[in-house]
Amino acid sequence: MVTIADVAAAAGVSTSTVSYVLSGRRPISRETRARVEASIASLGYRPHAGARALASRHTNVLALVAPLRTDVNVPVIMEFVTSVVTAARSFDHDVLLLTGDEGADGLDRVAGGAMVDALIVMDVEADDVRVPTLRRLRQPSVLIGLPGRAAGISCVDLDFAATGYAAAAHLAEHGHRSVALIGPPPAVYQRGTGYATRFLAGFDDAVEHFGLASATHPCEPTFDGAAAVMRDIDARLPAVTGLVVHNEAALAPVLSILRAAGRRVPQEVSIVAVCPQNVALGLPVRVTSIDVPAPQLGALAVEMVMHLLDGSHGVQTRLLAPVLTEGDSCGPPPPGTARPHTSVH
Amino acid sequence: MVTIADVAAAAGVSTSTVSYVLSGRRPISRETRARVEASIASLGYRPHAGARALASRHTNVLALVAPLRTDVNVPVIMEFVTSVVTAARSFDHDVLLLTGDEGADGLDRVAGGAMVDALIVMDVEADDVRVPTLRRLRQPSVLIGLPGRAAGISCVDLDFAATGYAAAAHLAEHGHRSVALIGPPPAVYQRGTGYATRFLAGFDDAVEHFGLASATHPCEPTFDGAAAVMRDIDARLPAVTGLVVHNEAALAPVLSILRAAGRRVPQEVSIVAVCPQNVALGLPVRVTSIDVPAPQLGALAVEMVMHLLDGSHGVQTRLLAPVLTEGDSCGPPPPGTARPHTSVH
DNA sequence: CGCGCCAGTCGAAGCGCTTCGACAGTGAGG
DNA sequence: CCTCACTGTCGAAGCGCTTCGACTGGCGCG
Repeated sequence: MVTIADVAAAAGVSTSTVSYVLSGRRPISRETRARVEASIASLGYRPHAGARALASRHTNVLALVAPLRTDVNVPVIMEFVTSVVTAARSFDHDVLLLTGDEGADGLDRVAGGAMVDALIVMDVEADDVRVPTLRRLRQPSVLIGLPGRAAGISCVDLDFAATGYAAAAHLAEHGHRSVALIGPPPAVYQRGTGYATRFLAGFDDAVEHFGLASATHPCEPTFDGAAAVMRDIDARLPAVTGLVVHNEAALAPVLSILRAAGRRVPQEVSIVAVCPQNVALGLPVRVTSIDVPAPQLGALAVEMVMHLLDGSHGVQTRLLAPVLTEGDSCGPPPPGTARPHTSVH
Repeated sequence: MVTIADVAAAAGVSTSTVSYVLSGRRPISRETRARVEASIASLGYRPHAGARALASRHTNVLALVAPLRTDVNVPVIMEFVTSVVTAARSFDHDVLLLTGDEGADGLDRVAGGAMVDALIVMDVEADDVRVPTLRRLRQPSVLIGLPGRAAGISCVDLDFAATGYAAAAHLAEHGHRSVALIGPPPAVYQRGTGYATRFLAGFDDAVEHFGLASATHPCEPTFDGAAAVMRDIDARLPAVTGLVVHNEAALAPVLSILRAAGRRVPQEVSIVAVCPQNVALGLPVRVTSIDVPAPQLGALAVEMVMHLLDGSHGVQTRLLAPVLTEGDSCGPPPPGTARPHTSVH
């Protein structure tokens, strides 16, 4: 292995000089720098990460805890992971990937062992057991998601309450009076995953504000699950003309079920989806959707963690405002079902 | 930070004794071991990973290079990643995640810097530029996939040639005489990704062996792409009664296109898919499919890399035999189109 | 002319761990 | 009884790097 001593010898300087060339922490003359850099290149020198971590007390590695369950939407997770890794690299950091089911012990392990400088944790539950652990670690962390008690930890997420509100409001503004929410799988609610309940709360706010009739249905991420939910909705809210789909996996099945039943979108049923843009684009209908900006969120999490590391910012929570992209899946309700909502209240 | 010296002092032994308790590399008496373990627990000691890596010359970290393009099927990748991380943990290793677009430099960086003990590389192309780099690294590596020149590097993959053969053969054995292959996106072929061409070769072998008429169509992973391919197939091979779908993203669209056209599965069209079981289960039809056993492949890659590390095995290539699971999407072709294949040749 | 400063470099002291060689004590084998 | 092997422990030498303090010249300034 080529060490810093080899480089120093080849360049005719001391090891500390090589180190300062590398880190830029002290002035080095033009010629010396050039000679050192030439030796580095010709020897193919790479600093030993462990030695560096030992001496400098930081690793340039971030831990990313990603959920690996199947009831969360896998492509969305992958987008988060990708954006975090990419953003981390742009800050000269690498990413150590942990699965969610390592739990709090996993965090203790990698943080306690000084394997990482900071942590980013996805799929945070309302009362997440990992939060107290994170709070006690020497390393800073950023959550993607919003736990119940977030005090002392930075968080970043889409503003799901505003998103739920916006989705229902969009239908209301088109004149719909009966709307249904097709939500994430029951397990997501049971786990107390914050985004689902926050979305629901926002949705309910809008329903109340606009005086709508509504129904709410968790939905398994399978074709059969979507079919069952559609039957439920028709049973409980037969007059439904607007659907809010907050479940990526259910979106395609819902569309094909509607088509199979001869219910045209948007003439008979309008749809607002909450999903990443690329999911919306993969569908047979250009769906009006509110983006889940996974890439931005991932990059933002990394930025925040970097600021925490360099001390330029303290702990903060950032919720991104929803952005609705109009497609072809929303229109006025069919005649006879709609009353202009200005006539209500 | 609690160091090994603190533990040693608390237990009244030397640091080397603590180290030997931890590593088990030398016999330690029952009582000493107990005292040391008690000190470790009460102080909450965690060995410093960097220091350990420096002294022991290994990190207990694996690099995993995953593709982050969108033309490969994202859920499948996620399955690989998950299984690799889980398997690595079962061997007391962590996983450093790199994106495919770090290229050969990324490998050099993490390996040269001694951040990892070994590498697992996914999404290998036929003439992958990273292979020469991997060959020259100090650390062993395992490829998931099969490059053109694999000599000197371990590989693990599904036997895609046998898979292509089996898919076409299954249709032939049901009496189909005209079959079409709906393959991965054109970009996958252009990139020279081995699995696509190996699958195709196996498919063609079966076509020839059974004397079938066939058509082959790369397919974009979108609804529109699938629709275009279906039109193409009907134009070029109007008598088609059997479809082999080697493209997870196209599967659902193909099914709904057939349904929309009133072509029943399997009465008028039979389908054999190549996809992970969980994708097959998410569809409205129980599709006859050949599993892409991502979890097994990932775990196997980790096992192989561990054997490479402990020297118990050398370089080897392992191709998993395809396993076909019967569903409800294959039957005999409609009367009039089929002739018993024994009458041919 | 003498002082202080700054740019530029070096030497050495760790960072926390593993591992080698040494050594004391014990029991078995000749 | 002496040797030998083995068990159990210790001390010290690194592993490769960063960083602190110190040193050397040269320069500007009073």
